[in-house]
Amino acid sequence: MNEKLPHILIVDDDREIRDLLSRFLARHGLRCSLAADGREMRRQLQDSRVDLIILDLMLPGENGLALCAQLRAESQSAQARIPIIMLTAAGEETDRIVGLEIGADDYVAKPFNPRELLARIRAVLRRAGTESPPIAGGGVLEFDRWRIELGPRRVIGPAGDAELSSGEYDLLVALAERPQRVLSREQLLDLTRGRMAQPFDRSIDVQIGRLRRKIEADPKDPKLITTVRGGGYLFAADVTRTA
Amino acid sequence: MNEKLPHILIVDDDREIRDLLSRFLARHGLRCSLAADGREMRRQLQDSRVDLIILDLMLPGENGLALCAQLRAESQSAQARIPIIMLTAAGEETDRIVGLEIGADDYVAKPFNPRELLARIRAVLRRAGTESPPIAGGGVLEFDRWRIELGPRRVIGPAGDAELSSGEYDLLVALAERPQRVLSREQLLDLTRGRMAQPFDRSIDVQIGRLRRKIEADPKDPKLITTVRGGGYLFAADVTRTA
DNA sequence: CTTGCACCGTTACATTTCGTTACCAAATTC
DNA sequence: GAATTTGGTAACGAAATGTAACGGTGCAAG
Repeated sequence: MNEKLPHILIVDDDREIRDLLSRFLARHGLRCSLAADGREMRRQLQDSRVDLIILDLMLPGENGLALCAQLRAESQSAQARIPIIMLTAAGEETDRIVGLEIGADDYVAKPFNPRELLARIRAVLRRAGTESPPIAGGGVLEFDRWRIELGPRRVIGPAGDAELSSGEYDLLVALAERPQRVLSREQLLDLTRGRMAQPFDRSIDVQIGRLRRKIEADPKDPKLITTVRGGGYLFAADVTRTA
Repeated sequence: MNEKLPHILIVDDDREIRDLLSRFLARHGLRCSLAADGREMRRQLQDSRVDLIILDLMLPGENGLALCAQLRAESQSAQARIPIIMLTAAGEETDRIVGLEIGADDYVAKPFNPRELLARIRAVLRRAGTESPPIAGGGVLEFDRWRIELGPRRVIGPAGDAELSSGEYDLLVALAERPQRVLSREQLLDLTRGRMAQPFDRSIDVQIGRLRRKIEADPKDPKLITTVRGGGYLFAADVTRTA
């Protein structure tokens, strides 16, 4: 019921490797998403919560190392620091070392033994779970006459502090970080609870209702969080982000 | 005074490897001690604080794997968990994996490239946070209109001295040293009591409640220590640290 | 040694939050 | 307009959190 599997994002341009690997990992209790290049990776990171990235060093377009460094640099952005395991072709000795120094959590040389990769994934996930993440994610989101302070998890509206519950806060942040975009119930469930939807899951609808009652001027005629019939929900306000 | 260099303990029965490695590491800003077997390793661990152990898989007498597992088992009760990097002869595929699963933080295959080993040592030390045991005496933490003097373990609030018990003080410091981050009950229990959580352990909840009554303006509506449902607790104020 | 006290973990119960279900209304399809 | 699908929401129960009360432990004074 509470499907809370770790979510792995595989970034590799070789379609065969992607598919083999994802099937293997899925068989061992991990949820996988796939991306062929940096652009797809970014989209996936926007759309769902990812627990670990497996990143190929050699990618068409952007280089894997560059992507890794970039991810580390923007660690204050949307999600907290996501662990990275680098995949390297054999013999790229120098690159391996640079990879570790740049901030990958581990690397595995191709051709790799799937069982070994799995063990490393588990090790990295275990560490990430125990270790306190370096930065939670400071910053401030502002829209309309509202202000979300991501550090203290505080929401301030026209009438002062909005008393949101934990779940309502998480939902609002998931929406406000992706304004003007339709987010499906599955995505919202994944982003806020790290959970998969059950057959007739209405929990997001209910939570949206509760949130609207607290932040919409007229909850019966919502202007901030609008419904997209058959699609999901959309955050309609302009959001500006400040450090 | 002197910047504390990370202290590496090399456990290997091959004298040449020990010496080469220690000279190389010393040249790169690490302090090394040497041990030829499990017995010597134990003695070194008794005599000095070690930040990381490099452990050969094949040792005369006790096996490296056994030593590693043993260290991991002890570390629960005794001192802080010391990171371990395993050295394996080439081709011991299975053992490597078992090593990772048993609790080694990384492994390097022999013959190894010293520069790679160094990179891995740095990575592991960085992850472990070499200066993690915050026994550091001095210092002052300030937030809102409060002031924690870490030396005399004194907490001064708007109404003068807050009379916190020792446990409440430890909990407050654990939180205030990691502001704006969600800390799980397990982490807090580990940080303040150094013990593991039991099945239905509510001691942190109770202690949080007691602390709130003493430092929150309105304990019913806590602003400093907020609850993150399903996650733990979060210290919401801005904390500045002074020497 | 006994007494008193402060502290802390445990337990039990109160309260809050959230997911589920059920039912109704609105939108869409036929 | 009727039937069907989709979303809104009240109400209920389960789970997480808040908290009062109790009792064990350790320590210091007597």
